[in-house]
Amino acid sequence: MENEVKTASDKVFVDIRQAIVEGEIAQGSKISEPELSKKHQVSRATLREALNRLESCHLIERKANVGCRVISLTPEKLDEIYQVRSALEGLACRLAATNMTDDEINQVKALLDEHLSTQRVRQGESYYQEEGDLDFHYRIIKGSKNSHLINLLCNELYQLVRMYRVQMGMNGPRVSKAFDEHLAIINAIAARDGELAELLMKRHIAASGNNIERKFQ
Amino acid sequence: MENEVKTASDKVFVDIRQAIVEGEIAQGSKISEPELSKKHQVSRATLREALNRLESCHLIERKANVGCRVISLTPEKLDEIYQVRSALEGLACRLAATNMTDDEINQVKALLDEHLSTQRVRQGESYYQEEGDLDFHYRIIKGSKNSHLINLLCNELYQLVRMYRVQMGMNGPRVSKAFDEHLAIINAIAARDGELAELLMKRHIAASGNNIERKFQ
DNA sequence: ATCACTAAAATTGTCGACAATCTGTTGATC
DNA sequence: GATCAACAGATTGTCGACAATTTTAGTGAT
Repeated sequence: MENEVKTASDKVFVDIRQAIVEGEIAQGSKISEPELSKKHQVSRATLREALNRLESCHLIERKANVGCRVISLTPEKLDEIYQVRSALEGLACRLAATNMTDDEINQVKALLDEHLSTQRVRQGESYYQEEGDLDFHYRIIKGSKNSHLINLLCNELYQLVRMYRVQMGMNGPRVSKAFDEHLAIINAIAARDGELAELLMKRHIAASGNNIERKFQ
Repeated sequence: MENEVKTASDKVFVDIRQAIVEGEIAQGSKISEPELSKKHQVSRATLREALNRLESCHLIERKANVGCRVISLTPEKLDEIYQVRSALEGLACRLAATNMTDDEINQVKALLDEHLSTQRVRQGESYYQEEGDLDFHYRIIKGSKNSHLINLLCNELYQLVRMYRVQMGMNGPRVSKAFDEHLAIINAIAARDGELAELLMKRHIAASGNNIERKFQ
């Protein structure tokens, strides 16, 4: 349990990040430094430190002498992000097929087994699937053993992807389908077939992206 | 000519970034906030603003309550970065084959013609090749029309790649070979063959990475 | 000589205030 | 009535000082 929240700006960063991802702070809305610093009981300097990190996560945009805005969710941006995510997680998957230990692979398989039983109980519960899905992707990404890639995906892109999934509302019949895709991916990795694993992951992410895009009508 | 240096921290950011990339501030060295803020004639708050952006570029690393260090250049990290770069620029290249206009493609061709004539004059001059190479890659990346990808490559990864190239010393016989590879890539794009363009770009970047890796002995 | 503990120095994190810039409104001119 | 200029208000950028933490130096005991 690595709780990396050591400083005050860390806590504010995590809090605001969640507020943005969950939609508590509306997409596209302006961010007032005086207001937020008062709300979170910190000085503007501390708040600005947190805002800088939010910008690194691509959750807010900044203009000099003007201020910050929460990003707006659009189908076009979703497409752009998922193109990038597909390329990067595809790479991660291919690397994982080489670099994951047998132990790590078995742990992911066990994780999927657990998801299967949990899923049966909570069929429509999208939150569990959300967490489970992310846990799966996390492990594959970590399995690539490429720390630069891990940082890029887990720290800089992850929350942005999550924002689309949360605010566009992930649920419905894709849950069980996604599970099967996860299974196929970890099997390819277990077979040390990096090329196939990469292909399956790219397809899996493309399907997920299309699923979200449909929510825009 | 978009000079995005509007604020004081912008200028400090650009200055320090160059100092790090060029090796004026040694890799792995500790960064003293009081020292640097005095050197650049700004307050620590302004300096810290710049340091935050340097961290976003992956040029420095930060530990809470300890401070910043310039990153260290290692063969392992080089490998990691080039794996990521290959995937992303490969994607950019594939997208460019679809999204670049005929005009833009012709401009890149003209750029390569210009490089050819300049290169004949200054055969061993690595700096020109350096700039020319980057200009080429820039244009392909922009040609992808994927703003998220563009930002990732041009703003967050670019200076880090440059740091390796500059400090490990790029030169030698790869210059003319790289030119031929550029030509093949733009031709594939002109033929609207995204698949081939992606393959060629990935191969081109892998070759470039191996070339740098050789410098580590 | 080595280690543990303490104290002091230095560095980072945080704060409140001031300066520079932008935004929106009012009013004058055409 | 429209355009533009000046003004007022608010917001962001920057500064110097204080608080919290880490690092270093020093002291003493084993």
